[in-house]
Amino acid sequence: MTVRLSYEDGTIRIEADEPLPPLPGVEHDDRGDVERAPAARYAEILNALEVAGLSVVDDVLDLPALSLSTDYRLREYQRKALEAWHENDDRGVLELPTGAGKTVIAIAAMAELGVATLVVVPTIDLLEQWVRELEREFEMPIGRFGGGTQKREPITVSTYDSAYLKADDVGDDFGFVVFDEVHHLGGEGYRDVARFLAAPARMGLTATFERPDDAHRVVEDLIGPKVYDVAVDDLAGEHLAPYDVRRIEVELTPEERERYENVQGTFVQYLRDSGLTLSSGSDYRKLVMRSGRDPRAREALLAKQEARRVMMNAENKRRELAEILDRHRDDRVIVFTAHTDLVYRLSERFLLPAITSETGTKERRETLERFREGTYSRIIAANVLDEGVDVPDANVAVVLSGSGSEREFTQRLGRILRPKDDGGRAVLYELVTADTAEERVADRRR
DNA sequence: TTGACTCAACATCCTTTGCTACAA
DNA sequence: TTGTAGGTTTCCATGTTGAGTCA
Repeated sequence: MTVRLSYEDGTIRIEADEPLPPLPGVEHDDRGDVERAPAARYAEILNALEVAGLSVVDDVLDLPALSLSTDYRLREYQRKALEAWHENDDRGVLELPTGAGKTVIAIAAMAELGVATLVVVPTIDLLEQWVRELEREFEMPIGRFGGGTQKREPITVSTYDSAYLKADDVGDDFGFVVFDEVHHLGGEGYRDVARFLAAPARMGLTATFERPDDAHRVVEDLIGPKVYDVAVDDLAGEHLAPYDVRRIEVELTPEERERYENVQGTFVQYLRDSGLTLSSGSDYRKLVMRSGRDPRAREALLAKQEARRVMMNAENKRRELAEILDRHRDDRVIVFTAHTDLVYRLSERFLLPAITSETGTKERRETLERFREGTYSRIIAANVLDEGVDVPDANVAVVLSGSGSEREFTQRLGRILRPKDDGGRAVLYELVTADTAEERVADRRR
């Protein structure tokens, strides 16, 4: 019996003149009266057919061979990461800290495989960085999907959004796909990108693979499991700057304390009265759903938000920030907050250049450029600089307020870990209001 | 080409007690 | 006895992004 495989709109179409053995992910499609599977299953199906000893006519991919070479010399951990990935049949996720050189590993893999490759990234900024890097390394035109351009080349870089729009169209054009910041692939829509691509070789890159919603399980299914990880502490001192994390507790002012206890009390009282227990994120979602119908639930939720605002924007944090800025007069400092309006208030008070999501592309670029060249020695930002932006290195970070997200914390820490010329230590200050829920939030992210 | 705008998608959003069923 | 996993499904608010549209 001969089995014929072809690619069709994000799926693998399987035709055979006799009944087939069970194949991974394959279902019968009544419309065309054929068997079909998501394109992501291509490599597994091929393998299963081979094991069954069936002859296969494979029309899924028609890829030109590429001759690629790279001058990069991989560091030992980078080489080990690449080996681990090869050992898992060229599939899997590599978890390395920001600044550890993930791009270099992917480029080495591309050179070794020599097939058409799609790189998927979350932001335009990262798209530009990858294109620059790949053009320099391989000296060939690099395609791009995103930022208003749709141009395909044997090596193409795409945003997740554009890849989502084009995946079923170009799913048979690439033999290798690299997902940068692969944790995004857990998002409901984005997972289809990996599903529609037939590329047998798959690499995911991230600094923080696990997701609080467990969606990394889906990523494991589509890309492969985590095959290698190295922690910040393993590289600090040699390949990354040594660092200290200093937690500073501040007290609420009497007025803030009164306000906090009042609104936090409203929230907790509602939980008691309604019999809701919060032991996980899903319980919280339950509360959110309830708030759509129940005015008291809504009131409780708004009270909780107000409590967060009070503790995160505490007056004494500003006083502490003034001291830190004074102490680090000669250092390069990035201040992180969770709220846009606080960014602008502090920007005015301490004359700090500010960046938020409201800052236009041009102004944002200029501010970062001035920070890079040293005209500015300190900047303040909301969540914008957490990920997907090329931020010049600093040696002091001040986390004025943040979420309980481990990812956010790791990314912010990563901003100060580029090795220093003088071998100096980096410092991350974490300002936390005492006797509030923020202590728990801060514990959670660590 | 740009800038301003809308839209959709994604991420975070979490108390401090102690229920119930089941496995070690 | 002790420890721990169990169960949930459409949206209160804020921050952020990319794509698309239009002038």
